[in-house]
Amino acid sequence: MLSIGKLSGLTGVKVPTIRYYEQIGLLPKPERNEGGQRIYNNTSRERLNFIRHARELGFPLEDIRELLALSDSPDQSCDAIAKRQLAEVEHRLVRLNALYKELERMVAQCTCGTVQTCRVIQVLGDHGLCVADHQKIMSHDIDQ
Amino acid sequence: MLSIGKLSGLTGVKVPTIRYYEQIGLLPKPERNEGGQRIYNNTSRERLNFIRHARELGFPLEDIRELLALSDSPDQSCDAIAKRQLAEVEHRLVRLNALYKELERMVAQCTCGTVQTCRVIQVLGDHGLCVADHQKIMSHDIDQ
DNA sequence: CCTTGAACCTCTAGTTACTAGAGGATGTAG
DNA sequence: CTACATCCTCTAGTAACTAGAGGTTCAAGG
Repeated sequence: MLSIGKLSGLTGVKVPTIRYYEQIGLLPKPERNEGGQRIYNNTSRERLNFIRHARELGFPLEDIRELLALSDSPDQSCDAIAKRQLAEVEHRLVRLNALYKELERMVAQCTCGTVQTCRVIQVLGDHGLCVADHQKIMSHDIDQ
Repeated sequence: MLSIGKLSGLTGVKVPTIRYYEQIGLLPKPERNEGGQRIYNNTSRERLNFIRHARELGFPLEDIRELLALSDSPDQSCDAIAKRQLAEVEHRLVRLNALYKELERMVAQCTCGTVQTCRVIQVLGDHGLCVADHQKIMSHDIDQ
């Protein structure tokens, strides 16, 4: 019922991206018409919508693949991923706010056209704003 | 004073990534010792810390390059850059806040722990939860 | 019915921001 | 002075697209 272009328009996912998702097996291979063009239905649309939303929330494709698999056979816990993402987003919000305030201050200060003191680096470089010990996340891999 | 490995350990940025940042000109070329190995100081460390935090906030390297330039020459006329970055950061904050709320709702609805009653897929697939009109963002580019 | 142009097809290559590995030189601890 | 960790350069691989070439199919107007 839906051409790839229509599907793209309805979901906001670009045409080449849809084909890419098919290629990597995130979307099932759709049927084709006489001329070999892809035809989609509402199921594909829902699935693609889900993928788009999840991507916007910062889920990597592998997590999405996992969630889709889970929804296909729902017997496992799956909110752990969402919780992890929630913590991550919260973490980002804190630091983005700090940078925002510093930029705001700079803009307010430099109406004359120059910036006297720029503390952008300090604001983000400051270890006090590190939420957690990054050693735990970015661990132990020195070189190779 | 600092070997690349020490710098890596202190900042949480992997050794090959540090070399990569140098290669693309985000970090200045450091001095070398007799044997040709890189030696760093605390300035490099601050700069690298800044880069790491900004990257974690999702800034592309080109924006970071601009922010670094801003802090390098605070006497230049650069409020235009600061203002543009401010707008960018503001936009990010708005979006991130929206995503945060959506995730929060997801997690709240998903305390059961199993997909049977977990609505992650539905919540994300639901069109009613679109943050904004995606047509405006993901616009008009059908194919090429 | 025929043309024309938009939308489709496959395939390859480019992008960003890394990451991994080969193959070899250097630095340091016992 | 010998191991062996860490360093060096270089090339190639990864994720998640994006762009382009070169060609086919569909649908609207004449």
